Amino acid sequence: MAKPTPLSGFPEWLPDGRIVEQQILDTLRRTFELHGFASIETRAVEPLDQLLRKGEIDKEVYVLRRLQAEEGDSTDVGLGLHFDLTVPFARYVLENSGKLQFPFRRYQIQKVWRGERPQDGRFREFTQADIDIVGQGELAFHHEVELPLVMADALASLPIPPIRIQVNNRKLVEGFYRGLGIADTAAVLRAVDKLDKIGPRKVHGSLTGELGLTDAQADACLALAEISAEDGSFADRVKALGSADPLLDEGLDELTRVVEAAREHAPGLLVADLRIARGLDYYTGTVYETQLVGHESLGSICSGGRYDDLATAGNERYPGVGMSVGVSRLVSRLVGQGLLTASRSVPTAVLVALPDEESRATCDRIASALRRRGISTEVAPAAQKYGKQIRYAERRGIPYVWFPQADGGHEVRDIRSGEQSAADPTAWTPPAEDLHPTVTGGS
RNA sequence: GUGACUGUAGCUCAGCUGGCAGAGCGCCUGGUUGUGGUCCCGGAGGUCGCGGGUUCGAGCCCCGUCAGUCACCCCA
Repeated sequence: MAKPTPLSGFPEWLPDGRIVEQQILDTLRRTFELHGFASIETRAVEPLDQLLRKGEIDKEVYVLRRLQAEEGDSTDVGLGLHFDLTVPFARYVLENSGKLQFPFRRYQIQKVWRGERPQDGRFREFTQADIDIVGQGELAFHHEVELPLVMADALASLPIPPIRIQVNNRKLVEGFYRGLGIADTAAVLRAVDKLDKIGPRKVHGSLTGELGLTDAQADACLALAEISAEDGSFADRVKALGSADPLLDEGLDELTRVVEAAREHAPGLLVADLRIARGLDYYTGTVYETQLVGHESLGSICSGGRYDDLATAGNERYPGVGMSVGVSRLVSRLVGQGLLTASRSVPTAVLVALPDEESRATCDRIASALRRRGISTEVAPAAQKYGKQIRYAERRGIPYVWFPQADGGHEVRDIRSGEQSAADPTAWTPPAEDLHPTVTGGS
């Protein structure tokens, strides 16, 4: 077989990168569980009509089809790989509503697929870590405050740069636009969302151009987008812009409550930013985006929001709020820039050196004795010169090499310091920090 | 899906007006009878992304194609 070429957008880490990723996943999982979220996993595919409920993503959904599917074969038509974990979760809730207890708190860590053109931090296959809370009929507002705080807790447990969560509210923005007499609020939202990229002049141009707003309307939209605050002070500034609508008042009230409550729990973490939009159109209230401080160009690493109508069947409504961490995006940046490194590329803590092939059984017994006490151990693959065997360990970052002695004794060497001393395989234990690979930040 | 740029050794790259395919790092051997990292000697490794064309001759020029990177779109 010819040498395969890498497929961009389908990231595969080397073992040390995977150690970093797994440690991140472990930490997220631990924190989510600490907050009482239960784990679920959903199938990789959903019916297309389910997947396409979130709007302009039809071009990005991968469809499932048998290679030799015959015409008229309906067994696998209409299935697509899931695009995120929120839509499958909504379907899961409806399907199992009789067996779940509400409000239902779940976390879900899985791969998702999007037919995008890959770029730095943007993939066609990537891992998301979601938390969501759904209620039956109603979902108390305080969960919209709780959720970003859980996420902040989870992300703060990782050895990564600080984060900043930006919050906005769909009701606020839509109410504001409506109060101005703007009909196509979604399109205006998308245009305003480009503010950071193309600047106010061009946004103003596209608002008054394609979207047909008046100068005054466009000015008001831009003025709204410029507003950001770490406390409730934004409300007066919004009101000063002159728009009025009941939905606007509702949104202002909600956003104020989120920001003020978060400020109390974690000052400086959360900021009201009235320009963030969120493309997914199922959000109906609070929306979140998260920046890694110093890596703003990476885009949001954790987003979500409130959705009232996603899981709805007949009279049954299950409003929810959720956030999703882009684990692959995070890992690719932090590993790629050397900001997170694993202390070694294998779990092995001890390599048992092999004096000669005849001693393999003896060495296996030594390894077993160490493993029985939870010490990850491997025996050298070949009875090479000890220099080679030490190098085998060194290349992999294995900190200790164990030397069986001819007289039946044992010595263990810390190959980082070169210190070597007598040891008993049934009693010797490495320092706790050497027991497993560690992930450290900074470089 | 649109556009720009880039494909030479495992990695980072050099390769002049078209004339024998190179360096550094990494990897392997050895430096006397098994304890690494430094140093020294030696060595392996390339259908120059792929296909076609022009030419006496193509890594270099032309066309196509595939892949990658970036931007747009959208988004974790």
